[in-house]
Amino acid sequence: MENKLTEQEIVRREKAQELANKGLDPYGSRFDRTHNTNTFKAEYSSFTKEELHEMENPPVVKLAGRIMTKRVKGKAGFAHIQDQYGRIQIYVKSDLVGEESYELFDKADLGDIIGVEGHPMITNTGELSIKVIKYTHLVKALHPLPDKFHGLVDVEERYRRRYVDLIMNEDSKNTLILRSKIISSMRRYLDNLGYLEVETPILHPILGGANARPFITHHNTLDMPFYLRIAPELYLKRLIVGGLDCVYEIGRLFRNEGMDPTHNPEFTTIELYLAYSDLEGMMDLCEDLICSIATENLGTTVIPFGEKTINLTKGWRRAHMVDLIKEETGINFFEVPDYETAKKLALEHGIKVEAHDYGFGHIVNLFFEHYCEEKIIQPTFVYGHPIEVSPLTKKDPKDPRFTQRFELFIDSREYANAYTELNDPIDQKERFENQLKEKELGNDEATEMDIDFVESLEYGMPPTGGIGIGIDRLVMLLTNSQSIRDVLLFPHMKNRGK
RNA sequence: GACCCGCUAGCUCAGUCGGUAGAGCAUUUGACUUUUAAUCAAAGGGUCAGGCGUUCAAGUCGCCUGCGGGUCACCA
Repeated sequence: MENKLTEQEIVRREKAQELANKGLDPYGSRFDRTHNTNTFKAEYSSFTKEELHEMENPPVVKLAGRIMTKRVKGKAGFAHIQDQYGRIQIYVKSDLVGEESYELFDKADLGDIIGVEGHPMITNTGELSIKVIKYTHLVKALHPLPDKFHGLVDVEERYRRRYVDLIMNEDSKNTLILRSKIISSMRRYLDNLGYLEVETPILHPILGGANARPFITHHNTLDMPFYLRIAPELYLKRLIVGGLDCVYEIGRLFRNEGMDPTHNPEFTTIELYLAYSDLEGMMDLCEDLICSIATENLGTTVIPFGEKTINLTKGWRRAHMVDLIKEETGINFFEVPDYETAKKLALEHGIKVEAHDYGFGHIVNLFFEHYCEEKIIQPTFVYGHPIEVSPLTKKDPKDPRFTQRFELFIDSREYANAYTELNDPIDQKERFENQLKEKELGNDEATEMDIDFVESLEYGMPPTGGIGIGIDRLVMLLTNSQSIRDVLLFPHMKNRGK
């Protein structure tokens, strides 16, 4: 399998062997650090060169990291070592570490991992550094690092070898660290409000909670097929029936569909349910949650995104889908009387109507997608989705053709989807039946009947608001990333041919 | 799935009209005890993604395949 080794790789293997011959483990052992680059800089950056130089008992620090640059000048040299937090320069002098250790430093390659013990110092050029008194070679890197100046640029390699990307590209590292911090902020926000984080099954016997093509797998002992979940919704609502009044789940969903800069086959969402709330409650929560996360992690709610500036400051527009269509086309669907009239309008506007688009609401939805989505840049809650495309949502009591649902759009993309939850078991059963009808008409993403879920509603589910937020897209927005792959540690790639 | 673009040394990139493959970093050897893209001198390193074709001659032109990126379609 392994290709022929390059000259550099052979040399490094020989160097590893030389270390072993000296009794040094080329893949060394525990090294107790007193500082990392961050705590070291925090502790010593306020000192002057003279203060550090003239200390009678200079402090002794121990740090470890990967050699990223190296400048040897005869019997002394400099290097930068890098840990999770950044880089620090080390100054290694033969007089101080001894000739044997100095030779180890001299032979060390970029990419090797070392530990140093020494004193804080400031160089003639003013850089806070470590004057090494004890040098420990920890790990030999057999493979050379990319160009120290240009880093790893090739997109394919950055995704396939994310570890190299993390070593070489600070932007990638910062983005992926920020992802963790954003999710952590989200948990903290909800935990402070008393929400309970729960875990529901990922293997689902019945497809439900969203419209999407699933991954299908098989359990041997039960000898039955399972779907990887496309949404956790129906399980979380069972918990609301069960009396857990405010729950959320952060986790992976799986949809067997196309991949592009905003879609990955597995992606992360948060779904959240709050008993005795409703759609407006979810709008308020969503706005406050995202603003809090932005403020906590970026210090602002006005953020750059590609060529645009997105203003997340609270007070987002709330608009009915029908009103937005009217703004763009002049058509007022509140006054369109029936399906036939709506369909005629669609055909006049060159909108393709499929066999399973059999209802008035399907047409309304097609108009929205065709004319409105791309126009929405700043955060907008679009509410009032048609009943046909919202099988789990409570009807609008004033106009039962529409539901109490919203989607949050920013820069033409959907970020969140929320409902006043449908808690009428008889209505819910009919909605499922309509989904089955769509399936027969060729909508292979229609949901399946979940009779156990209907029965749970028969026990009584409190009036409830629920919301799902796409975390990958939110992280993209807050890190100004243009591809979902930039916010995934290990994006999926096709196997390389031989 | 369709179309467009890309693939040259470990990495980043040049490569003109089709005429024996280039640089910087990295590597090796030598010099250098405060450098920082260290510097100076010398050297080694290539299945030009893979294949087929056109041609006296292909990194370069054509076709096929692979992988990647983008756009569209799909994904409410």
